[in-house]
Amino acid sequence: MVRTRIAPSPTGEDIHIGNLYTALINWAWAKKNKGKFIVRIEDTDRSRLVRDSEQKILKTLKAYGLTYDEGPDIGGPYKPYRQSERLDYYKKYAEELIDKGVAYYCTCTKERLDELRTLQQKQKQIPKYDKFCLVRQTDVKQEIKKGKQFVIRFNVLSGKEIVFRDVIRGDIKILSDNLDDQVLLKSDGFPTYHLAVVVDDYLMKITHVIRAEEWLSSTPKHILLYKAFGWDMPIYAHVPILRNPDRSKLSKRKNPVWASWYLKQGFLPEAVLNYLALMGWSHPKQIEIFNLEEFVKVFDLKNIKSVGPAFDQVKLEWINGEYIRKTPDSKLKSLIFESLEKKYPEDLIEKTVPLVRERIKKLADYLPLCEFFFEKPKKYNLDLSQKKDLLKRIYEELSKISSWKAEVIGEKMQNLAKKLGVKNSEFFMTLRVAITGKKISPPLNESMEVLDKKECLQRLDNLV
RNA sequence: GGCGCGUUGGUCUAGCGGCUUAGGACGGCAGGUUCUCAACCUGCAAAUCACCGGUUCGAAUCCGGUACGCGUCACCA
Repeated sequence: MVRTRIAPSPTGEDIHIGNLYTALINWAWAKKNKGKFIVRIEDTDRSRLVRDSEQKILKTLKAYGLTYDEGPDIGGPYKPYRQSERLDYYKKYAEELIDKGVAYYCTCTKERLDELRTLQQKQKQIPKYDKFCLVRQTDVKQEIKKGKQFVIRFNVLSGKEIVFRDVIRGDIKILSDNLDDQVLLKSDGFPTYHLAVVVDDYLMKITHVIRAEEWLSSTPKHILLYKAFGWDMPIYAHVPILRNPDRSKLSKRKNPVWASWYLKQGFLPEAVLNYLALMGWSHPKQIEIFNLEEFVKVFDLKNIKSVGPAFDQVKLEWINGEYIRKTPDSKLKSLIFESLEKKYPEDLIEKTVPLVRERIKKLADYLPLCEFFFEKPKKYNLDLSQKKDLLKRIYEELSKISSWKAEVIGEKMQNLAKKLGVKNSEFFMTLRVAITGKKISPPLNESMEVLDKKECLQRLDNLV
């Protein structure tokens, strides 16, 4: 039974788009293998905790359709799924390591650690804990008894070669000399990430640890922990980190990073996921647009490339446009209605949908294009003061129309333009601006039909 | 700086030693269609496959080195 998991930290306003990417891969892999996808909240850093963050992360995940089988809000066989509620486990396992002699207590102060680090850096050495407390454990225990703050550290033996296999990157080797005596249990009784992931992944029977590349360098620490406990290791897969256009790690400064931002902009969940799936992976048939079901069918973890791809919003928009064009009218109408917070009449929106579906790439593009349907233009992007005669003739011609249909309007207008000897482009541009206020709009005749005769005549009348 | 990972057009990628004068997609440019903008159609430009050496009859593809990029070196995850 394949069991995958994502382990977000509730330290931001929402789930990061990079984490959504990791979530998608985990979700897809679980689905493909008819396994389980789990969400575990890693809230062990009390100082960086952000209120409501967990709730938003879960909500956004669901909004994207990445539903999970076990999680903090729905429970599951290995609950609780919030690390802050699993403190007893970490304490127990940390002590087990002490008993086994592979971990030790440490009472060094932050000040001493800082001093040590600056000194080492000055001497161009690798900043590492100097095992000061390791050799004086009896004293340390005394200090602790007297109430001194302490942490539990992992005793990393030097000179050992650690090898592990990553599904995406192959075999990776590293010398234990490069590893620090990692703190496992902090002085506030909370575990560090390194202890908590290993313990929880083991306890929750996670089979595949699929996470971002930034964790690759600390994987050897985890391997050492698995060995110390005598546990079987999970299969590792480190997916690439999404990049900014300048190739740095995707960041707030250079890109919108919160997954819900894309939803607010009117990117459709499936479109975003489709785009994300294309990061570091491609469909065997080179198809670019495919749904989740298709993705799960043909996806394979080992086909993910290890290069960090740049997140390209332009291509995302193209994919989104493709999805919008495929969305049925009534559905698209509802989406627009919702995205506008129901402030505009639904029936009017419905009539405009066929006119705009090929002109918007995301729902947020709708209003700038269509506002004129709901209210009269406040300004005109073209000087119409010299066009009053023309507008007057148009007004007269339009008022004669009894069957207010785009086709009829179009025919009458064409004829009028011809009769007056005005070039089509000029004629329609004048009329367009008069009606919509803008030089860019949905097809004019159809728009006028939607607007209805009375409204159109009124708008013209105001200008002459 | 140490360690780790990576490097095919601007971007996402195909490629698994001969099928490749390196293919597709986004974007760009030009044209067509047209009442504007899109959509759609046609065409074009754009990669000496980071560089240098090696293996081989033959390398984008295998090996080594260099450069560059990214990640990581916390009582953060």
